[in-house]
Amino acid sequence: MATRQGLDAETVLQAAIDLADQQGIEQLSLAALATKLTIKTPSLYNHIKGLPDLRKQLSKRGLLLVKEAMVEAVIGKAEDEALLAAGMAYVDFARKQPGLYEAISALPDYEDPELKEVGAGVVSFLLRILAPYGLSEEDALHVVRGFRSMVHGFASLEHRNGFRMGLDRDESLRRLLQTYLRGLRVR
Amino acid sequence: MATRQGLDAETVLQAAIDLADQQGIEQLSLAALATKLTIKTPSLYNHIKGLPDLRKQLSKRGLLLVKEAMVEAVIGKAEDEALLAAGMAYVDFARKQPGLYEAISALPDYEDPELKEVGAGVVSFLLRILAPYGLSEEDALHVVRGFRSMVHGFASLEHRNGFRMGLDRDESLRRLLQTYLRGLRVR
DNA sequence: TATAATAACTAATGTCATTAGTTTTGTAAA
DNA sequence: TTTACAAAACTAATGACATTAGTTATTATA
Repeated sequence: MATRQGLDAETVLQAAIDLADQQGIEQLSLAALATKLTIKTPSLYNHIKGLPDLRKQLSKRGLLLVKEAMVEAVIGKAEDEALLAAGMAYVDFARKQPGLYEAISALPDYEDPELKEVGAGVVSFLLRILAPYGLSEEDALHVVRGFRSMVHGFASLEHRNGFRMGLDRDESLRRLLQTYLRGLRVR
Repeated sequence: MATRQGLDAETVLQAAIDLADQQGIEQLSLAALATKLTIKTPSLYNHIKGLPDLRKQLSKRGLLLVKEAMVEAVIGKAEDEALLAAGMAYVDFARKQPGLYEAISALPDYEDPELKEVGAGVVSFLLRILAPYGLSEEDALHVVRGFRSMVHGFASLEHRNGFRMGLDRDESLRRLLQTYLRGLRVR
C-alpha cells in the first residue's frame, strides 16, 4: 500500500452519498464504500460507527440539504408563489439526489434526537412561509402536514416510476399544489 | 422430524406478511421466515424463487388488497365523498398492514409486468370515481397523480412517525383531501 | 404396490457487517 | 532530531444471511 490518504468523516460521507445517488440506498454497502475509497471495509470504522450510523448521517444531510434548497427557492417570493417554489424545489432535490432522498424517505428511526431537530427545522421553515395566511396555529400545522404529504408523496411515486403515463410531471405537481392552494383560499 | 406439513406458496406468503407487519419489511429475512414456519431456510425454495421474488409477491398482494379496501370503502358513495372515503381507506390500510404497505412503497422494480398491471388497476379504479367530474382525460390523469401523491405521502410520513405534533391525524388527512377537492371545484 | 412428484433435509459457498488485535504513519513534543 | 502518541490503516476471525447442489423421505397417483 502507498501512503495513507487520511480520510475523514466528511469524505466518507460524500463517497456514501455518491454511491447512494448512483446505485440506490439499497446498494450502499460498507464493502462497496470501502472499495470506492480504496481501503478495506474495517478501516471505515475509524470514521463511522457502522452501517446504521452511516444511514442516519445520510438522512440528516439529506434533510439539511432539502431544506436549504427550499430556502434558496423561496427567496423573493411569498404566499402561493413561495409554496409552489418550495414544493418544486423539494421534488427537484429528490430528482437530483435520489439516493439522499431515499435516505430521508426510507428512514426507520425518526425518533433520533438529531433527526428530530432537523425535521423540526423543515416544519418551522414551512410555518414561516405560511405566516402571511393568518391561519391559527392548529390550522397552519394541518397545512404543513398537507404540504409535506403532497411533495413527499409526489417525489416518492415519481422516484419509483409510479407515474407511467406520458404526461408532463412538472405540470402534475404544479396542478396538485395550485389546486390545494386554491382550496385553501376559498374556505 | 415429524411428518412434513405440506406448506404451499400461499401459506408461506401469509407468514411473510405477518412477519413484515409485525417487524417491518427490513426485518423480513428468509431465515426468520423459515424459523416461523419451523422449516430450514433452503426448504423455502420449494415455494418461492428467492427473497426478491418474495418481496415482489408482497408488493403485489399489498396493491391488490389496498385497492380492494378502497373499492369496499366507496360503495354507495360518489364524487367528493367517494374520494374522501377512498383516501381514508388507503391510509387505514397502511395503518393496519404496515409491512404490506412498506412492501408497496419501498418498491424498486416498478417495471415488473405483474406489478404494472396491478398498479394500472388502481389507476383505473380512481379514474372511474373521477368520471362524474367530467374532466378531460388529461385533467383526470393529473388528478389521479395528485390523489395518489397525497394519500401515499400522508401514509408514508405517518408510518415513519413523521408527524410528531399532538394533532389529530385523521383530521389532517380529511383537511388535505377536502382542501384539494374544494380547489378542484372552483377552477 | 410401484412410481413419480414434491417437500423437506444437509452440506457448502460466497457476501456481508462487525469486532479484536496489530502495524504503520503522521504529527507534535522533548 | 529523536521520541512518543494518536490516528488510520491493516489482517484475522466470527456470525448472520441468501443461495445452490445434491440427498432423503413422504405423499399421491398410476
